[in-house]
Amino acid sequence: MSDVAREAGVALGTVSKVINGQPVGESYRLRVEAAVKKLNYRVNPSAKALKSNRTSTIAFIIPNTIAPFFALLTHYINMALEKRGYKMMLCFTEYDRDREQEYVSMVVHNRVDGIIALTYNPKLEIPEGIPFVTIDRFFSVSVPCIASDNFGGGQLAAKKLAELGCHRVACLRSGSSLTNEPSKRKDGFVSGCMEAGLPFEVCNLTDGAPLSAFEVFLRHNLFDTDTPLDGLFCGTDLMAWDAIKILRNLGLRVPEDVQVIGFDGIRMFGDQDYICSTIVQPVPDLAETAVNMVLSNDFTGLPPLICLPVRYQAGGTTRDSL
Amino acid sequence: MSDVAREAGVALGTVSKVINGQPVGESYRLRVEAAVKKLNYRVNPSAKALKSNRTSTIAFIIPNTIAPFFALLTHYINMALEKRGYKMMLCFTEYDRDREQEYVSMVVHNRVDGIIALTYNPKLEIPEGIPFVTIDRFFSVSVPCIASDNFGGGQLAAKKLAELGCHRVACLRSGSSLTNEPSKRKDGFVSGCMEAGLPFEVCNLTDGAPLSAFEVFLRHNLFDTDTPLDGLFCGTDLMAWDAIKILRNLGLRVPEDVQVIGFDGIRMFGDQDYICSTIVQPVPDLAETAVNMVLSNDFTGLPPLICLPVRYQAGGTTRDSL
DNA sequence: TTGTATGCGTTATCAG
DNA sequence: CTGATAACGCATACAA
Repeated sequence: MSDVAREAGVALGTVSKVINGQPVGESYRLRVEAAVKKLNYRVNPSAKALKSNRTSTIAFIIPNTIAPFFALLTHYINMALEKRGYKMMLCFTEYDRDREQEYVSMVVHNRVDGIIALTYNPKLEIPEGIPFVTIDRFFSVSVPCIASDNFGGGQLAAKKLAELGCHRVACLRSGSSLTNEPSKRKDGFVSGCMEAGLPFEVCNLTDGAPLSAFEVFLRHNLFDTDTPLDGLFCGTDLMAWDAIKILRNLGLRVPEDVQVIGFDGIRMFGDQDYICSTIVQPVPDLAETAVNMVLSNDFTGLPPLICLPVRYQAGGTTRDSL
Repeated sequence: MSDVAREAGVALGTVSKVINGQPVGESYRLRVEAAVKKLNYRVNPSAKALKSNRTSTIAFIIPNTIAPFFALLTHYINMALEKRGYKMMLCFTEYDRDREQEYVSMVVHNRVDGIIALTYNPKLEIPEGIPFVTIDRFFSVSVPCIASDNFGGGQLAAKKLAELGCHRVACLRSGSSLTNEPSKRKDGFVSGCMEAGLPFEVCNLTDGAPLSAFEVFLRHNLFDTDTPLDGLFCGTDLMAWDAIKILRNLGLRVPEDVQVIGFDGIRMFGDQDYICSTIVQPVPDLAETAVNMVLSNDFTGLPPLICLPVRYQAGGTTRDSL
């Protein structure tokens, strides 16, 4: 930096001001900019961070990057951060509640400028004094949460199944032990069914329950009843995938006998065919919003919960129409 | 840090030594460690980086994290780095050659301690004086490349198809314009077919060619010939997926009429069923090896190319046996 | 072996 | 609006 100052024939402080966009005499600015270019000078991020106490880094805490939804989210969050001149510090928790907590205090010590987290520990201690936004988990009004419109998505799924001619449907979900935002998918579905006058069942699996419990439920509601199920709404695309496998094993055709709608909007190879008919989460918007919020100048003025609109996407596991 | 020194009743330098594991009087060490714990002290990474000129950060340059293979790689590289106390700086190129080049110089200016890159620009300028390892792309003997045993994988696929009773097979691939490591998959396949005495065809698509070119090739070799193809080896699982769709559209059954083997080892939802029978890349090993190499103390002593063993995985698009 | 003093590259303060 | 200077937290050469 002093080289630049010497080259430009100005003082060190002037160079600093030019670099940080502070007002400075036009002629000085031009000379400094020329010198910067000539010497190919770049600020040293470590020195800047040391002095300013801002690292231009946001921590992103997430179980992994293997699950397609997480992979998508990671991608768009990194893009959104990069666009704004920020770096991302990736923290994989592997769904381990202790690791989630450790990472939170670790990144605080690492002086990150903010934290975006998608976690599973309901008792997570949220640090004060650092922008912290969550995805899909509501902690308190002082911790902004950004999520898809899970309730609306559930409603939409019910409405679609009704439109597509279903007479009796069911909602399959798991992870009921945690009351997080995605739990609302079921609530929305129930609401939607009632609105549409569509008879429905709900099958709730607690965490870690075997898949075979689904099969028992399905078998019962498909064969031991007068009005067998002809529509299924699953809490995630993964669950829909499992359900479809079970249905086919039971000799039923999808979507001819039973129509299935999932949730998330996962695609083959990340960007090819949708895996099933589904409610698509607006991942790019989710990411953009989370980044905007964590970088907000007025962090305390932020709304506690933001829900982003979802959309229905046909994916071969529902009929084309009627 | 000076607080710690005061608390422990030692000098600043002593604290620094304890923290960095340098030899120090036992009693001093204990007192410092106690003080560190008591005050919950952590070193300031920026200050350390500024002074030592090492950021404990490795740049990982990759097109995106949406494609499952990249998502896996990102996951395991981050895990391997974290295990060693390093952070990862994620750089998404979106397959853009200019962005690849920009990122390289950007991260150099950012003082990262090393670079791991999976790129598509054959003329990429590799900076000197910073550990740089590539994945799947060989540039020169001074730039270590780590890859799967692509040739061996191709051979293995040929051998499997022969074992499984195929009489005439084909290799489908694209991206022939770039001679990178994955190109060897075809070479290995050809070699394997010759070894096994298995008649074969090769269908090479240049970048950006439409999928319909595959269909033309398949149609010709399935219907306009006395000995129709009954086995396919595709350069990637994605291509295998496309080929399978084409085959089914043509009224053929997989694997009864035509058996298909892909390459990569992609699974549904990242960790569920394999999408097709495939040659699985050892992604965790790839990541571990790349990290070991980029962090190697003796970077110049490294081998120019390391190939890691692959394995065959049945995935429903080949027969069970015979 | 331990303690002290200096400087890493920036930013910010304050007097010109 | 400019330019000199101190301080950020740490590592290290050097003196004790």
